[in-house]
Amino acid sequence: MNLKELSAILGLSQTTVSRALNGYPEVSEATRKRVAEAAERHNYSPNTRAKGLATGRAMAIGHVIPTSNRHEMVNPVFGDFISGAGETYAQNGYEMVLSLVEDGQEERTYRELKAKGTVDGLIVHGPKSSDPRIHQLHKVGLPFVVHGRVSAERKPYSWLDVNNRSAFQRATDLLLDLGHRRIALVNGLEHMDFAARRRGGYVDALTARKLPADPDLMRSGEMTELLGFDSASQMLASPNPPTAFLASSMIVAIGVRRAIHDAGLTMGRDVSVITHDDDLSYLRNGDEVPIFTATRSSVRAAGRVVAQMLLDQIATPFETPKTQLLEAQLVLGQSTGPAPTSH
Amino acid sequence: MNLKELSAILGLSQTTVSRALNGYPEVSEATRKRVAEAAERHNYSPNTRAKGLATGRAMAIGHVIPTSNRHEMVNPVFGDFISGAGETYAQNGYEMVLSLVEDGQEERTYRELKAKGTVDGLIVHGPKSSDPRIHQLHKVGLPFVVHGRVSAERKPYSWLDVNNRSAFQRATDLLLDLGHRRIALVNGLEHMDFAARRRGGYVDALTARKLPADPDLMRSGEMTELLGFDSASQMLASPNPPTAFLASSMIVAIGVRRAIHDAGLTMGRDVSVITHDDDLSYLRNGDEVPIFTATRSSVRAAGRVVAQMLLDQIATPFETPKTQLLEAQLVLGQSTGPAPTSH
DNA sequence: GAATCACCCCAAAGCGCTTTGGATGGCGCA
DNA sequence: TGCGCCATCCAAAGCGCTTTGGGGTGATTC
Repeated sequence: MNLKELSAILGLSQTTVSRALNGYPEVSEATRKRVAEAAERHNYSPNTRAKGLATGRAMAIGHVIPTSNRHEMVNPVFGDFISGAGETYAQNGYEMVLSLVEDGQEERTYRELKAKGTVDGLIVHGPKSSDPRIHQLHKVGLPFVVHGRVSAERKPYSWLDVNNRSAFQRATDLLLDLGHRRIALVNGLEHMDFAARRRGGYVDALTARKLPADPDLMRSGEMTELLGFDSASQMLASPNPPTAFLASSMIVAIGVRRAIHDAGLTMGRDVSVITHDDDLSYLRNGDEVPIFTATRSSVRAAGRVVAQMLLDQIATPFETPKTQLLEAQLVLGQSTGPAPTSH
Repeated sequence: MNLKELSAILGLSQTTVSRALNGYPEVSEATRKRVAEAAERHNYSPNTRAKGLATGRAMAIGHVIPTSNRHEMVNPVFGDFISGAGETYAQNGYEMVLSLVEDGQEERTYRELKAKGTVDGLIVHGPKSSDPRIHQLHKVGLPFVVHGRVSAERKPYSWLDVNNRSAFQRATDLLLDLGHRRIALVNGLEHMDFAARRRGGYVDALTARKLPADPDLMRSGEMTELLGFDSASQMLASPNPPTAFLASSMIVAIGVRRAIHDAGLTMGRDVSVITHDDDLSYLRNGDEVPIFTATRSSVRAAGRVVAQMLLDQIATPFETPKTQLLEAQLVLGQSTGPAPTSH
């Protein structure tokens, strides 16, 4: 069923039918209703491509996901993020298109997405502290919003980020308040902007109390269970082991917990753990009382908001870029306690 | 830059340029090369919508993800699956479009995707034992491939599935061979086809040895860490606790492990655990030696193959549906050992 | 009774591409 | 010389929609 057929059935012109369906005022309420009903009955939906061609809008948003030949990406957070974003898109009649792109090929992809008119804008995932993509997108001229930030970027751009620095600073402070002095950080890859900021918050908190940041207590890597396990195992086996860990994600924290158990220690009593918790739907941090004390910020909610920011930007193209900084909650769970008195 | 402009620059007709770029034989190699170079230089890419309009093909595949208002879905497996599928799409010049749809609204979505011409086909995720979607898609007339199977479906359709029954049967057999007699199953929601099949394999293995399937040793629910933890905690606290667990996913197994530790027991010695392992990129089951003994099957690889099956089906529409059953590997890890002799 | 005005509606152009159905010219061959 | 035949290219139609630039009709105003 297409417009031509539908208008033939109704005995109206294509113009009128189109206007009726798109809510233009030049058509009487009576006919509008008649048209709407007929459309429903014959379940007519306007062809997206034809509509797009005519209007110049794709009604689609791109998510370009870099995939190193290493398996890193499509990280666990991604599912929840797009699920949040997807809600927003659905409400606004947008489609979501995903492109997996080999590392370094982003610019070419942006250019093509623009030239082919596949999307009206896109979301930038996983920004690094210094990230060429911002510049590339400005050059190509596609609207975009970054989930996260790029510290090194000077020009204004739209972003939404969690206040990672403050979150990790507060978490570190809590551990310090509990009497811990040897606090380890198991961080994500530190060329990632969020990881660099977290480290910043951690170091700041230590420095504020005139404590040195011991390199032996800092690890960073891809945020896997094994990273948590290996890092914590090694540190716990060292002559001067930490009494507390900061973990960069639930999965890492789970690895840390395993290491603690394997070392014959008890989490929350012998060793404290605080993790960042993205509030993933399939990896809840306990029920009422959290398992892990955590800096919590829902990545799904972030997805919803980032998507809305982008749609707004597309609707009003010449506004100055908007930014939004979310504070993480520091929620107390069962994984933290006072530093054990030395034995 | 569009076709018209490009052909004007080249002093050729749009026809010729189009043909040159699409590899038609009616154009000399010399001009083809000249055209290709000009296209590259002015980085011209044909507008997808216009091309789609003209050819009737969307060059896009849909992934329709049901989202209950409960937060279940966008399960952890999804990221890896689409990352696999995305590889295949990219290689073949297809886009991937995601639609989040409220439970029960699928048929309407299918109809719209078809009418709007958004996609050329789609992947069905998370099939239930009896699932109306197969019928709906047949009715709507969109090519599709199911990741999983629908036991109740009589008509032929394309699918790719892991042999869940055999996998869980073999896993149960292994535990039985190790002397375990009280074996628990922490399963996914059993209206899901894969979960029903796994239960089938588990029960079969017990029955084959004339052992009863004790309802007290079977749980099912959304596959979270908490499900594993709660189920295992309760069972371990019972007067006649299990000595082994089958878990439906790594995340569940991690919860089981936590319960075992909390009960003061040691996994692999006091209590054995076998889990299904989807080989997720961010949740590796150990390095060389797996942490958990597992039935392993890469969901990313599945994504690649499912996508290819769909593209093939779109290319040759009137073939009979193809199906593919993958056997999971049973890999030995550190979480299984002989049943403890009763004390 | 003519002029004016809403109100509804329409024909046709145009979005950027593919594809049909020729045109054109050069070459070999009898 | 004249014919047929490739090889190469082109003009124009058409994909399904929106939107511009008009009408026509009946009611209202003077």
